[in-house]
Amino acid sequence: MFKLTRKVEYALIALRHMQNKGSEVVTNTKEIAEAYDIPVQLLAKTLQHLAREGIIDPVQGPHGGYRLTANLEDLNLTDFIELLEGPMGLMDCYFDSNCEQLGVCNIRLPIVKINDSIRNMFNKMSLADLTK
Amino acid sequence: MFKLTRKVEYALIALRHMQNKGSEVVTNTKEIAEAYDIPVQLLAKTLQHLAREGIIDPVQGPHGGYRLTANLEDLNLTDFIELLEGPMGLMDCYFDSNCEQLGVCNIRLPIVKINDSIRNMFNKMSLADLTK
DNA sequence: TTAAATACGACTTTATTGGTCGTATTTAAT
DNA sequence: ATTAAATACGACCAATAAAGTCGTATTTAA
Repeated sequence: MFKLTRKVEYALIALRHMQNKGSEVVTNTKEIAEAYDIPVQLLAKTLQHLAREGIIDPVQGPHGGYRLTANLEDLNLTDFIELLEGPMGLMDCYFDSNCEQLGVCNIRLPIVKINDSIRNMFNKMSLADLTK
Repeated sequence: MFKLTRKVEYALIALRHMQNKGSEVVTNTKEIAEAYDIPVQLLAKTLQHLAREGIIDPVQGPHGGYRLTANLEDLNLTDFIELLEGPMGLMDCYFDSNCEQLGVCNIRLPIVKINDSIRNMFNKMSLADLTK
């Protein structure tokens, strides 16, 4: 319970790897997959996702790969997770108010508060903090 | 992502319900299930679990049910979740050091820190806070 | 004796996550 | 031009976890 998904995990590993190599260097998927023993195809999809979101920049063709473009200081953990995995909340009703039980639910408010605290905490963490 | 399980959700709802009625009163499963539209059998198992853990006290036979016994001030959210769902951690390596990648993993430390922060935050929340 | 309740393991179903496959596209090097 | 090394990406499959159901036993007040 309460685990990060592999997608998030792999994305963080990759970003840190790229960060360490410097932001002009082009790194390809295979290199990272082998270094950390991650399934190539899955990492590939993850990196493609990061590229679509503008966090890394794809370089196609031979000797291609990805180059770190985003300023990781400016990207917080809440946004990062949500951009990879969608809405992050302890209960669905945090985002989606279709819950039939909304009227009778007796724990909604406290849960919303905890949720806000977690988000707030994640908001304060930049990816740069995590990858350096 | 990052959702509480139904089990935890239902347990909290039930505890709050019982708390509201006062701690001497006996409340049965069916009453709670109907009030919040929760599958009876599932709630039953959850309450049995809480009973095994000594948080509520079973009263068998007709007019039976459960009575709140634990002092909810003394039970924090980390312990509560773990007692219902087992170890709570962002990555398995927080508890289990069998991960093959431990040696090469480049994000373990930052993740462990975040994990500690969450646990720390949950440690400071008593169930009483959540159910009153 | 009956009926209303808990106790609980086994099972099934559903949802989510994790991973694979096939195929197309881009492009540097030859 | 051709080749080969890379990204791009949708469709599919597998594994795991979560959610829910079923059957049967036990307890006990009326």
